[in-house]
Amino acid sequence: MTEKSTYHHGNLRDALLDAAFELLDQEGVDGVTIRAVARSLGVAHSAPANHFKTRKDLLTALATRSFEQLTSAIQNGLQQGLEDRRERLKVFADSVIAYGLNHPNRYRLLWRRDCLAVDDPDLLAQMDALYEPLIHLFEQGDQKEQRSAETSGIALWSMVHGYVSLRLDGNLVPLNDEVSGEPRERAIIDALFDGIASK
Amino acid sequence: MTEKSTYHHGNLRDALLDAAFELLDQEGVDGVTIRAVARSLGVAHSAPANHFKTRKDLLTALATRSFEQLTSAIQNGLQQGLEDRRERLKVFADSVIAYGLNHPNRYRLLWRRDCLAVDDPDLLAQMDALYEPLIHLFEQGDQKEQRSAETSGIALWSMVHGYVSLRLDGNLVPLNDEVSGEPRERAIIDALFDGIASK
DNA sequence: CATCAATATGGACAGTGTCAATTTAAGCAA
DNA sequence: TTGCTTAAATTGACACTGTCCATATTGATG
Repeated sequence: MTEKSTYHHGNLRDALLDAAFELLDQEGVDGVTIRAVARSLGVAHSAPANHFKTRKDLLTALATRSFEQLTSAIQNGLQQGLEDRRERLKVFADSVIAYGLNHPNRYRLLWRRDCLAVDDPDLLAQMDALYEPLIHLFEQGDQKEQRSAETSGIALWSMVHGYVSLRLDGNLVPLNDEVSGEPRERAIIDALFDGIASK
Repeated sequence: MTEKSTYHHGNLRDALLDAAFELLDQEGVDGVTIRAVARSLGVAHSAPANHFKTRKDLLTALATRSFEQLTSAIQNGLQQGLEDRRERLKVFADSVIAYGLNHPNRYRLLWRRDCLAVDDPDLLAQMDALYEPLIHLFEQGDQKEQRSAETSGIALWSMVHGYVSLRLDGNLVPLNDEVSGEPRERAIIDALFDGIASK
Protein backbone atom coordinates (compact mmCIF):
# COMPACT_ATOMS: atom_id res chain seq x y z
CA MET A 1 0.00 0.00 0.00
CA THR A 2 2.13 2.81 -1.28
CA GLU A 3 1.60 6.35 -0.18
CA LYS A 4 -0.99 7.90 -2.43
CA SER A 5 -0.35 11.25 -3.92
CA THR A 6 -1.59 13.76 -1.42
CA TYR A 7 -3.06 16.23 -3.83
CA HIS A 8 -6.48 14.70 -3.99
CA HIS A 9 -7.80 13.69 -0.65
CA GLY A 10 -10.10 11.03 -1.96
CA ASN A 11 -12.93 11.36 0.50
CA LEU A 12 -12.75 14.94 1.60
CA ARG A 13 -16.46 15.45 1.98
CA ASP A 14 -16.90 12.88 4.71
CA ALA A 15 -13.65 13.89 6.34
CA LEU A 16 -14.88 17.47 6.44
CA LEU A 17 -18.09 16.44 8.14
CA ASP A 18 -16.23 14.38 10.74
CA ALA A 19 -13.78 17.15 11.48
CA ALA A 20 -16.59 19.69 11.63
CA PHE A 21 -18.52 17.56 14.11
CA GLU A 22 -15.43 17.31 16.25
CA LEU A 23 -15.03 21.07 16.25
CA LEU A 24 -18.73 21.57 16.88
CA ASP A 25 -18.76 19.27 19.88
CA GLN A 26 -15.63 20.73 21.39
CA GLU A 27 -15.88 24.43 20.66
CA GLY A 28 -19.45 25.09 19.69
CA VAL A 29 -20.75 26.44 16.42
CA ASP A 30 -18.41 29.42 16.49
CA GLY A 31 -15.50 27.02 16.37
CA VAL A 32 -16.73 25.56 13.12
CA THR A 33 -15.05 27.86 10.64
CA ILE A 34 -14.30 26.74 7.13
CA ARG A 35 -10.65 27.49 7.62
CA ALA A 36 -10.38 25.69 10.94
CA VAL A 37 -11.92 22.57 9.46
CA ALA A 38 -9.57 22.72 6.49
CA ARG A 39 -6.64 23.31 8.82
CA SER A 40 -7.47 20.31 10.94
CA LEU A 41 -7.33 18.14 7.82
CA GLY A 42 -4.24 19.78 6.43
CA VAL A 43 -5.88 20.93 3.23
CA ALA A 44 -6.02 24.36 1.68
CA HIS A 45 -8.41 26.87 3.18
CA SER A 46 -10.52 26.88 0.09
CA ALA A 47 -10.64 23.15 -0.49
CA PRO A 48 -13.94 22.68 1.37
CA ALA A 49 -15.65 24.97 -1.12
CA ASN A 50 -15.76 22.12 -3.59
CA HIS A 51 -18.04 20.18 -1.27
CA PHE A 52 -19.80 22.88 0.71
CA LYS A 53 -20.21 26.12 -1.12
CA THR A 54 -20.63 28.22 2.00
CA ARG A 55 -20.22 27.84 5.73
CA LYS A 56 -24.00 27.75 6.02
CA ASP A 57 -24.09 24.74 3.76
CA LEU A 58 -21.56 22.94 5.92
CA LEU A 59 -23.49 23.71 9.10
CA THR A 60 -26.70 22.67 7.39
CA ALA A 61 -25.21 19.28 6.66
CA LEU A 62 -24.20 18.96 10.32
CA ALA A 63 -27.69 19.91 11.47
CA THR A 64 -29.32 17.53 9.04
CA ARG A 65 -27.24 14.67 10.39
CA SER A 66 -27.98 15.72 13.95
CA PHE A 67 -31.72 15.75 13.29
CA GLU A 68 -31.28 12.30 11.85
CA GLN A 69 -29.52 11.06 14.98
CA LEU A 70 -32.15 12.52 17.25
CA THR A 71 -35.02 11.10 15.27
CA SER A 72 -33.57 7.63 15.19
CA ALA A 73 -32.91 7.77 18.92
CA ILE A 74 -36.60 8.43 19.38
CA GLN A 75 -37.59 5.70 16.95
CA ASN A 76 -35.34 3.25 18.75
CA GLY A 77 -36.95 4.04 22.04
CA LEU A 78 -40.43 3.68 20.63
CA GLN A 79 -39.63 0.35 19.08
CA GLN A 80 -39.19 -1.18 22.49
CA GLY A 81 -42.92 -1.48 22.18
CA LEU A 82 -44.56 0.05 25.18
CA GLU A 83 -48.29 0.04 24.77
CA ASP A 84 -49.41 2.83 27.05
CA ARG A 85 -49.54 6.11 25.19
CA ARG A 86 -48.42 7.99 28.24
CA GLU A 87 -45.34 5.79 28.39
CA ARG A 88 -44.66 6.34 24.72
CA LEU A 89 -44.85 10.07 25.14
CA LYS A 90 -42.36 9.78 27.96
CA VAL A 91 -40.03 7.91 25.66
CA PHE A 92 -40.23 10.78 23.21
CA ALA A 93 -39.52 13.31 25.92
CA ASP A 94 -36.71 11.29 27.44
CA SER A 95 -35.04 10.76 24.10
CA VAL A 96 -35.01 14.44 23.24
CA ILE A 97 -33.77 15.44 26.66
CA ALA A 98 -31.06 12.80 26.65
CA TYR A 99 -29.85 13.81 23.22
CA GLY A 100 -29.84 17.47 24.16
CA LEU A 101 -27.91 16.97 27.35
CA ASN A 102 -25.44 14.56 25.80
CA HIS A 103 -24.80 16.59 22.66
CA PRO A 104 -25.33 20.17 23.73
CA ASN A 105 -23.68 21.82 20.76
CA ARG A 106 -25.44 19.65 18.25
CA TYR A 107 -28.78 20.29 19.89
CA ARG A 108 -28.16 24.02 19.94
CA LEU A 109 -27.22 24.00 16.27
CA LEU A 110 -30.56 22.44 15.37
CA TRP A 111 -32.31 25.69 16.23
CA ARG A 112 -29.76 28.20 15.01
CA ARG A 113 -31.82 29.41 12.09
CA ASP A 114 -29.30 32.17 11.44
CA CYS A 115 -26.60 29.58 10.80
CA LEU A 116 -28.59 27.26 8.58
CA ALA A 117 -29.87 27.18 5.02
CA VAL A 118 -33.42 26.92 6.27
CA ASP A 119 -34.89 26.02 2.91
CA ASP A 120 -32.56 23.16 2.23
CA PRO A 121 -34.81 20.25 1.29
CA ASP A 122 -32.77 17.64 3.16
CA LEU A 123 -32.81 19.71 6.31
CA LEU A 124 -36.53 20.30 6.04
CA ALA A 125 -37.19 16.63 5.50
CA GLN A 126 -35.26 15.67 8.61
CA MET A 127 -37.02 18.33 10.65
CA ASP A 128 -40.36 16.94 9.57
CA ALA A 129 -39.18 13.47 10.44
CA LEU A 130 -38.53 14.60 13.99
CA TYR A 131 -42.10 15.72 14.47
CA GLU A 132 -43.61 12.70 12.85
CA PRO A 133 -43.52 10.39 15.87
CA LEU A 134 -44.92 13.13 18.07
CA ILE A 135 -47.78 13.77 15.70
CA HIS A 136 -48.38 10.08 15.39
CA LEU A 137 -48.62 9.73 19.13
CA PHE A 138 -51.44 12.23 19.22
CA GLU A 139 -53.42 11.60 16.07
CA GLN A 140 -56.66 9.91 16.95
CA GLY A 141 -60.16 10.84 17.96
CA ASP A 142 -62.62 13.12 16.27
CA GLN A 143 -62.15 16.68 15.06
CA LYS A 144 -62.48 18.29 18.46
CA GLU A 145 -60.27 15.73 20.11
CA GLN A 146 -57.66 16.30 17.42
CA ARG A 147 -57.67 19.96 18.19
CA SER A 148 -56.93 19.38 21.82
CA ALA A 149 -54.48 16.62 20.99
CA GLU A 150 -52.57 19.13 18.89
CA THR A 151 -52.49 21.44 21.86
CA SER A 152 -51.21 18.64 24.07
CA GLY A 153 -48.49 17.87 21.56
CA ILE A 154 -47.38 21.47 21.33
CA ALA A 155 -47.45 21.73 25.11
CA LEU A 156 -45.28 18.67 25.53
CA TRP A 157 -42.87 19.61 22.79
CA SER A 158 -42.61 23.17 24.09
CA MET A 159 -41.87 21.98 27.59
CA VAL A 160 -39.27 19.48 26.52
CA HIS A 161 -37.54 21.91 24.22
CA GLY A 162 -37.67 24.67 26.78
CA TYR A 163 -36.32 22.46 29.50
CA VAL A 164 -33.37 21.33 27.42
CA SER A 165 -32.64 24.86 26.28
CA LEU A 166 -32.68 26.18 29.82
CA ARG A 167 -30.50 23.36 31.05
CA LEU A 168 -27.97 23.92 28.29
CA ASP A 169 -27.88 27.62 29.02
CA GLY A 170 -27.30 26.97 32.70
CA ASN A 171 -30.55 28.65 33.62
CA LEU A 172 -31.90 25.99 35.89
CA VAL A 173 -30.30 25.68 39.27
CA PRO A 174 -29.34 23.32 40.61
CA LEU A 175 -28.38 21.72 37.35
CA ASN A 176 -28.61 18.12 38.38
CA ASP A 177 -31.32 17.69 40.88
CA GLU A 178 -33.76 15.01 41.71
CA VAL A 179 -37.30 14.93 42.92
CA SER A 180 -37.93 11.98 45.18
CA GLY A 181 -35.44 9.78 43.36
CA GLU A 182 -36.44 10.78 39.87
CA PRO A 183 -34.53 13.32 37.82
CA ARG A 184 -36.28 16.62 37.55
CA GLU A 185 -37.21 16.11 33.94
CA ARG A 186 -39.39 13.15 34.79
CA ALA A 187 -41.14 15.22 37.41
CA ILE A 188 -42.03 18.03 35.05
CA ILE A 189 -43.31 15.61 32.44
CA ASP A 190 -45.54 14.07 35.08
CA ALA A 191 -46.59 17.55 36.06
CA LEU A 192 -47.78 18.14 32.52
CA PHE A 193 -49.67 14.88 32.42
CA ASP A 194 -51.42 15.36 35.70
CA GLY A 195 -51.63 19.14 35.79
CA ILE A 196 -49.93 21.37 38.27
CA ALA A 197 -53.24 21.66 40.07
CA SER A 198 -52.83 25.19 41.27
CA LYS A 199 -55.27 25.34 44.10
CA MET B 1 -27.14 77.20 20.53
CA THR B 2 -23.99 77.08 18.52
CA GLU B 3 -22.73 73.96 16.85
CA LYS B 4 -20.58 72.15 19.31
CA SER B 5 -17.23 70.87 18.23
CA THR B 6 -17.86 67.45 16.80
CA TYR B 7 -14.84 65.73 18.19
CA HIS B 8 -16.35 64.71 21.47
CA HIS B 9 -19.78 63.28 21.10
CA GLY B 10 -20.88 64.12 24.60
CA ASN B 11 -23.16 61.20 25.25
CA LEU B 12 -21.76 58.48 23.11
CA ARG B 13 -22.49 55.65 25.51
CA ASP B 14 -26.26 56.09 25.42
CA ALA B 15 -26.18 56.80 21.72
CA LEU B 16 -24.31 53.56 21.18
CA LEU B 17 -26.90 51.60 23.11
CA ASP B 18 -29.75 53.16 21.17
CA ALA B 19 -28.11 52.51 17.83
CA ALA B 20 -27.21 48.99 18.86
CA PHE B 21 -30.82 48.28 19.85
CA GLU B 22 -31.95 49.55 16.49
CA LEU B 23 -29.54 47.24 14.71
CA LEU B 24 -30.48 44.34 16.96
CA ASP B 25 -34.17 44.74 16.31
CA GLN B 26 -33.76 45.13 12.60
CA GLU B 27 -30.97 42.74 11.70
CA GLY B 28 -30.55 40.41 14.64
CA VAL B 29 -27.52 39.94 16.80
CA ASP B 30 -25.23 39.37 13.82
CA GLY B 31 -26.03 42.87 12.65
CA VAL B 32 -24.73 44.34 15.87
CA THR B 33 -21.08 44.79 14.98
CA ILE B 34 -18.94 47.35 16.71
CA ARG B 35 -18.11 48.93 13.41
CA ALA B 36 -21.68 49.06 12.17
CA VAL B 37 -22.82 50.78 15.34
CA ALA B 38 -19.99 53.29 15.07
CA ARG B 39 -20.79 53.84 11.42
CA SER B 40 -24.43 54.54 12.11
CA LEU B 41 -23.37 57.29 14.51
CA GLY B 42 -20.67 58.66 12.26
CA VAL B 43 -17.86 58.06 14.73
CA ALA B 44 -14.60 56.24 14.29
CA HIS B 45 -14.67 52.46 14.30
CA SER B 46 -12.80 52.27 17.55
CA ALA B 47 -14.66 55.00 19.38
CA PRO B 48 -17.04 52.55 21.08
CA ALA B 49 -14.09 50.88 22.78
CA ASN B 50 -13.99 53.70 25.29
CA HIS B 51 -17.42 52.70 26.56
CA PHE B 52 -17.61 49.00 25.76
CA LYS B 53 -14.31 47.26 25.77
CA THR B 54 -15.46 44.37 23.61
CA ARG B 55 -18.42 43.44 21.49
CA LYS B 56 -19.48 41.03 24.20
CA ASP B 57 -19.66 43.90 26.65
CA LEU B 58 -21.90 45.86 24.32
CA LEU B 59 -24.22 42.91 23.79
CA THR B 60 -24.23 42.26 27.51
CA ALA B 61 -25.46 45.78 28.12
CA LEU B 62 -28.23 45.21 25.57
CA ALA B 63 -29.22 41.93 27.20
CA THR B 64 -29.19 43.47 30.66
CA ARG B 65 -31.56 46.18 29.51
CA SER B 66 -33.78 43.65 27.79
CA PHE B 67 -34.01 41.55 30.93
CA GLU B 68 -34.97 44.72 32.72
CA GLN B 69 -37.74 45.44 30.23
CA LEU B 70 -39.10 41.93 30.43
CA THR B 71 -39.06 41.87 34.20
CA SER B 72 -40.85 45.16 34.52
CA ALA B 73 -43.45 44.04 31.99
CA ILE B 74 -44.16 41.10 34.27
CA GLN B 75 -44.21 43.28 37.37
CA ASN B 76 -46.62 45.65 35.70
CA GLY B 77 -48.96 42.84 34.87
CA LEU B 78 -48.84 41.44 38.37
CA GLN B 79 -49.57 44.83 39.90
CA GLN B 80 -53.01 44.81 38.35
CA GLY B 81 -53.74 42.82 41.46
CA LEU B 82 -55.38 39.58 40.49
CA GLU B 83 -55.86 37.44 43.52
CA ASP B 84 -56.08 33.96 42.06
CA ARG B 85 -52.67 32.36 41.86
CA ARG B 86 -53.57 30.61 38.68
CA GLU B 87 -54.41 33.97 37.14
CA ARG B 88 -51.16 35.43 38.35
CA LEU B 89 -49.20 32.60 36.80
CA LYS B 90 -51.00 33.27 33.57
CA VAL B 91 -49.94 36.88 33.75
CA PHE B 92 -46.35 35.76 34.06
CA ALA B 93 -46.67 33.44 31.09
CA ASP B 94 -48.51 35.97 28.97
CA SER B 95 -45.96 38.68 29.69
CA VAL B 96 -43.03 36.52 28.67
CA ILE B 97 -44.76 35.30 25.54
CA ALA B 98 -45.81 38.79 24.54
CA TYR B 99 -42.34 40.19 25.05
CA GLY B 100 -40.77 37.34 23.11
CA LEU B 101 -43.11 37.65 20.16
CA ASN B 102 -42.92 41.44 20.06
CA HIS B 103 -39.16 41.68 20.44
CA PRO B 104 -37.85 38.52 18.88
CA ASN B 105 -34.25 39.57 18.54
CA ARG B 106 -34.07 40.92 22.05
CA TYR B 107 -35.59 37.75 23.44
CA ARG B 108 -33.18 35.60 21.48
CA LEU B 109 -30.23 37.62 22.71
CA LEU B 110 -31.20 36.92 26.31
CA TRP B 111 -30.19 33.29 25.90
CA ARG B 112 -27.19 33.67 23.64
CA ARG B 113 -24.65 32.67 26.23
CA ASP B 114 -21.93 32.65 23.59
CA CYS B 115 -22.49 36.33 22.92
CA LEU B 116 -22.66 37.53 26.50
CA ALA B 117 -20.29 38.14 29.36
CA VAL B 118 -22.12 35.61 31.47
CA ASP B 119 -20.43 36.59 34.71
CA ASP B 120 -21.20 40.26 34.45
CA PRO B 121 -22.76 41.19 37.78
CA ASP B 122 -25.37 43.52 36.30
CA LEU B 123 -26.49 40.88 33.85
CA LEU B 124 -26.67 38.25 36.58
CA ALA B 125 -28.66 40.54 38.80
CA GLN B 126 -31.23 41.19 36.07
CA MET B 127 -31.48 37.50 35.29
CA ASP B 128 -32.20 36.78 38.92
CA ALA B 129 -34.78 39.54 38.95
CA LEU B 130 -36.63 37.80 36.14
CA TYR B 131 -37.05 34.64 38.15
CA GLU B 132 -38.00 36.39 41.33
CA PRO B 133 -41.70 36.85 40.57
CA LEU B 134 -41.96 33.26 39.38
CA ILE B 135 -40.36 31.94 42.55
CA HIS B 136 -42.54 34.21 44.60
CA LEU B 137 -45.65 32.84 42.95
CA PHE B 138 -44.75 29.37 44.07
CA GLU B 139 -43.18 29.82 47.46
CA GLN B 140 -45.54 28.61 50.10
CA GLY B 141 -46.48 25.41 51.82
CA ASP B 142 -44.28 22.97 53.67
CA GLN B 143 -41.07 21.31 52.59
CA LYS B 144 -42.69 18.69 50.42
CA GLU B 145 -45.08 21.16 48.88
CA GLN B 146 -42.16 23.44 48.08
CA ARG B 147 -40.46 20.64 46.25
CA SER B 148 -43.41 20.08 44.02
CA ALA B 149 -43.99 23.80 43.70
CA GLU B 150 -40.46 24.10 42.39
CA THR B 151 -41.24 21.43 39.85
CA SER B 152 -44.37 23.25 38.79
CA GLY B 153 -42.40 26.44 38.39
CA ILE B 154 -39.78 24.79 36.25
CA ALA B 155 -42.47 23.09 34.22
CA LEU B 156 -44.25 26.37 33.55
CA TRP B 157 -41.09 28.29 32.81
CA SER B 158 -39.80 25.54 30.53
CA MET B 159 -43.04 25.44 28.60
CA VAL B 160 -43.25 29.18 28.18
CA HIS B 161 -39.64 29.50 27.13
CA GLY B 162 -39.87 26.55 24.80
CA TYR B 163 -43.04 27.84 23.20
CA VAL B 164 -41.56 31.26 22.52
CA SER B 165 -38.36 29.76 21.20
CA LEU B 166 -40.22 27.46 18.85
CA ARG B 167 -42.46 30.27 17.64
CA LEU B 168 -39.51 32.52 16.98
CA ASP B 169 -37.74 29.79 15.09
CA GLY B 170 -40.79 29.16 12.98
CA ASN B 171 -41.10 25.63 14.27
CA LEU B 172 -44.77 25.72 15.12
CA VAL B 173 -47.17 25.62 12.24
CA PRO B 174 -49.44 27.32 11.72
CA LEU B 175 -47.79 30.26 13.33
CA ASN B 176 -50.85 32.14 14.41
CA ASP B 177 -53.55 29.75 15.28
CA GLU B 178 -56.35 29.73 17.73
CA VAL B 179 -58.07 27.10 19.78
CA SER B 180 -61.74 27.87 20.20
CA GLY B 181 -61.21 31.60 20.15
CA GLU B 182 -58.16 31.67 22.36
CA PRO B 183 -54.64 31.93 21.01
CA ARG B 184 -52.74 28.71 21.20
CA GLU B 185 -50.52 29.90 24.02
CA ARG B 186 -53.47 30.18 26.37
CA ALA B 187 -54.51 26.68 25.48
CA ILE B 188 -51.15 25.13 26.32
CA ILE B 189 -50.97 27.01 29.61
CA ASP B 190 -54.37 25.62 30.49
CA ALA B 191 -53.15 22.22 29.41
CA LEU B 192 -50.36 22.46 31.93
CA PHE B 193 -52.71 23.55 34.70
CA ASP B 194 -55.25 20.85 34.09
CA GLY B 195 -53.00 18.12 32.74
CA ILE B 196 -53.14 16.67 29.27
CA ALA B 197 -54.96 13.69 30.72
CA SER B 198 -53.63 11.11 28.35
CA LYS B 199 -56.15 8.36 28.67
C1' DC C 1 -2.66 7.97 -25.09
C1' DA C 2 -5.37 12.31 -25.02
C1' DT C 3 -8.91 14.93 -23.03
C1' DC C 4 -12.08 16.53 -19.73
C1' DA C 5 -14.15 17.40 -15.52
C1' DA C 6 -13.58 17.13 -10.67
C1' DT C 7 -10.83 18.51 -7.07
C1' DA C 8 -7.20 20.99 -4.69
C1' DT C 9 -4.08 25.09 -4.51
C1' DG C 10 -2.52 29.90 -3.45
C1' DG C 11 -3.62 34.64 -3.75
C1' DA C 12 -6.74 38.33 -3.18
C1' DC C 13 -10.47 41.26 -1.17
C1' DA C 14 -13.65 43.13 2.07
C1' DG C 15 -15.30 42.66 6.44
C1' DT C 16 -14.67 41.85 11.39
C1' DG C 17 -12.70 42.60 16.60
C1' DT C 18 -9.12 44.43 19.00
C1' DC C 19 -4.90 46.73 20.07
C1' DA C 20 -1.60 50.77 20.01
C1' DA C 21 0.00 55.41 19.32
C1' DT C 22 -1.75 59.85 18.68
C1' DT C 23 -4.78 63.95 18.80
C1' DT C 24 -8.40 66.69 20.76
C1' DA C 25 -10.64 69.16 24.20
C1' DA C 26 -13.03 69.25 28.62
C1' DG C 27 -12.41 69.89 33.53
C1' DC C 28 -9.86 71.46 37.26
C1' DA C 29 -6.07 73.58 40.09
C1' DA C 30 -3.13 77.34 40.73
C1' DT D 1 -6.34 83.51 32.95
C1' DT D 2 -2.87 79.64 32.30
C1' DG D 3 -1.30 75.03 32.54
C1' DC D 4 -1.91 70.10 33.55
C1' DT D 5 -4.31 65.93 33.71
C1' DT D 6 -7.19 62.84 31.74
C1' DA D 7 -11.27 61.15 29.32
C1' DA D 8 -12.68 60.52 24.80
C1' DA D 9 -12.01 60.53 20.09
C1' DT D 10 -8.86 59.70 15.95
C1' DT D 11 -6.07 56.91 12.46
C1' DG D 12 -3.50 52.87 11.56
C1' DA D 13 -2.32 48.22 12.07
C1' DC D 14 -2.81 43.11 12.68
C1' DA D 15 -4.86 38.65 12.52
C1' DC D 16 -8.78 36.30 11.48
C1' DT D 17 -12.89 35.28 8.81
C1' DG D 18 -15.87 33.88 4.30
C1' DT D 19 -15.75 33.99 -0.40
C1' DC D 20 -14.16 34.57 -5.05
C1' DC D 21 -10.70 33.86 -8.72
C1' DA D 22 -7.16 31.92 -11.73
C1' DT D 23 -4.23 28.09 -11.68
C1' DA D 24 -2.48 23.41 -10.99
C1' DT D 25 -3.11 18.53 -10.41
C1' DT D 26 -5.06 14.16 -11.23
C1' DG D 27 -8.71 10.39 -11.82
C1' DA D 28 -11.66 8.83 -15.09
C1' DT D 29 -13.36 8.34 -19.69
C1' DG D 30 -12.99 8.21 -24.64
